[in-house]
Order: sequence, then C-alpha cells, then structure tokens
Amino acid sequence: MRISDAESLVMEALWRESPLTAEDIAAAVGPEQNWSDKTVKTLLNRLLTKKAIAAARDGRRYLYSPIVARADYVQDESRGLIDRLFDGKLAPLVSHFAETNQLTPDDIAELKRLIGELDDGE
Amino acid sequence: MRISDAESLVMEALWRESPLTAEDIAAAVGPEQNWSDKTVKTLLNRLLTKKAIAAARDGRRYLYSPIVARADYVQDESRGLIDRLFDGKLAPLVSHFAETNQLTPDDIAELKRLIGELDDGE
DNA sequence: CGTTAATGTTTACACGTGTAATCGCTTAAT
DNA sequence: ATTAAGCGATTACACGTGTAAACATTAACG
Repeated sequence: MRISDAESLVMEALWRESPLTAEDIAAAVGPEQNWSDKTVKTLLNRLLTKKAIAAARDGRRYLYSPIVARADYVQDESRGLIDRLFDGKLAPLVSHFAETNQLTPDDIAELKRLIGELDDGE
Repeated sequence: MRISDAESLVMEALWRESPLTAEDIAAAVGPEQNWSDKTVKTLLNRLLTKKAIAAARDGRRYLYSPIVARADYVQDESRGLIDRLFDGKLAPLVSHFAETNQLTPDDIAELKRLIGELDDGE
C-alpha cells in the first residue's frame, strides 16, 4: 500500500533512527510540520495498518520501527516518476536537469565520478 | 495548483498534440485507461478550472490546448522528488539507480555522453 | 417544427489524506 | 482506593481524486 506524503515524514524519522516512541517521533517531526501530537498518532496508526511500521510494546507505550526499507520506498517513488515522465529511462531525467541548468559544478563532478565508476565496475 | 495523476494522462495527450477535442482525447486516453468519455470530460473540466488547459469554442465543441508546459510540469515533479528523497541533489538519485542495478548498458552510454557534453558546454 | 443525438455542465459518491478531537484504559500519585 | 495524567484507539471532518451518471442545451435530421 502507498505511503502518503505526511506519512513519509514519519517514516523518515524512523529511518533516521529506530525504534522510537510516539513522543520521540512527534518531537522529531511535529515542530517542523506544525503538527499536533494527535496528528502524529494518527499517522502512526495508519502506517501500522499499512504494515509499513511495527510496534513493540514497552511498558505502557510502544516502540515503533520501520518495516518498509527506505531503499524500497525510494525505489518505488523514483521508478514511478521516471516511468511516468521519462519513458522509464534515467538519462532523459539527467538530460532535463542539465538543460534546465539545475546542475551545480559539484553535481557535475559527482556525476562524472559516478559514471566513471559504473564503467569500470560493470 | 497541482495536476493529479489521472489529469496528467489527459495532459500528456495534449502535450503530444494540440488542440484536440474532448472526443479526440477520450479516444487517445480512454481505451488505455478504461475510462468512459464521461470521466475524460470531468478531467478536462477540472484541468480548466485549474487553468492547466484552455478551451476555444469551435462550433458546438471545444478545442483544448495545454496552458501549462510539459517541461514545467516535469520540472516540478522531478524537483519535488529529488528534494524529498535525495536531499535536492541529482547525483544521489543516479547513484541509487546504479546501486540497484537499474541501468542498462544503453543508459550508461547515454549518461556518459551527457556528462561529457556538460563538461564541454559548461 | 419537433425529436434525437452530440456536447458540455452539474451533481454524485466512495476512498485516501491532512489534520485533529474525543474516548477509554492503565498506571502513578495522593 | 480514588483520581489524575499519559497513551493508544476510535471517531470526525473537509478536501482532492477517481470514476461516472444525470441534466441541459443546441444543432441536425426527418
């Protein structure tokens, strides 16, 4: 099942560090998003029913941990975008960024390095 | 305003060719998506109120054309994804694809070419 | 000229999402 | 033991979206 935008912010907190209590997560995400702790609880529950996270009882509270791996999530999201907008190929996306001048010299250097490695490794 | 997934399929038809009648669009998109012509009409109206497309009366019907450019849409979508998931930088996305073995030799060749050009051009 | 067919306009409706408030149970403090 | 406080669970509610049916209007055909 799909992880929504708001939910993904909770996931990001858990991917950074886990397990966390609801309180921890509210503290990590709430202020930034201007969310009440109630909102965070709702998101946690939805993520639970979606089996995206697990909860382990710890006394009176729960400790939450991700079940879905960030890599898998990132995978689905980026594959989806590339399939929808760039005919499933990565190069056109890079090309688009290049054409719209969204690449800093650092980006370019990093890309060069990556591509070089690829060539060697594969 | 945001263009939804279903709406974007209508936009794609118009980006491929415009102006088009509602009928044209239904013919172009409907079968693939299993949409009734009613559904296409609804999407066209929503896109109109979102000012994503324009309609020019042509006798009894309208001819629809995009107002939003595909490049701008692609721009927003891909920037959004990269900001959300890759810290705003393109290189980590490419890196992710490389690590998860989603690059065909063709992709790699194309990327090499692109990066090479970049280097020269900029 | 009236009826039908083609189009566009309005209304519908369930589901996910963002954003919470309220209810209820359990534990800690008095 | 009673009450208050802290948590989780349940309920709420408006808005966007996917998907379409119903209604209205107008032009064409008989």
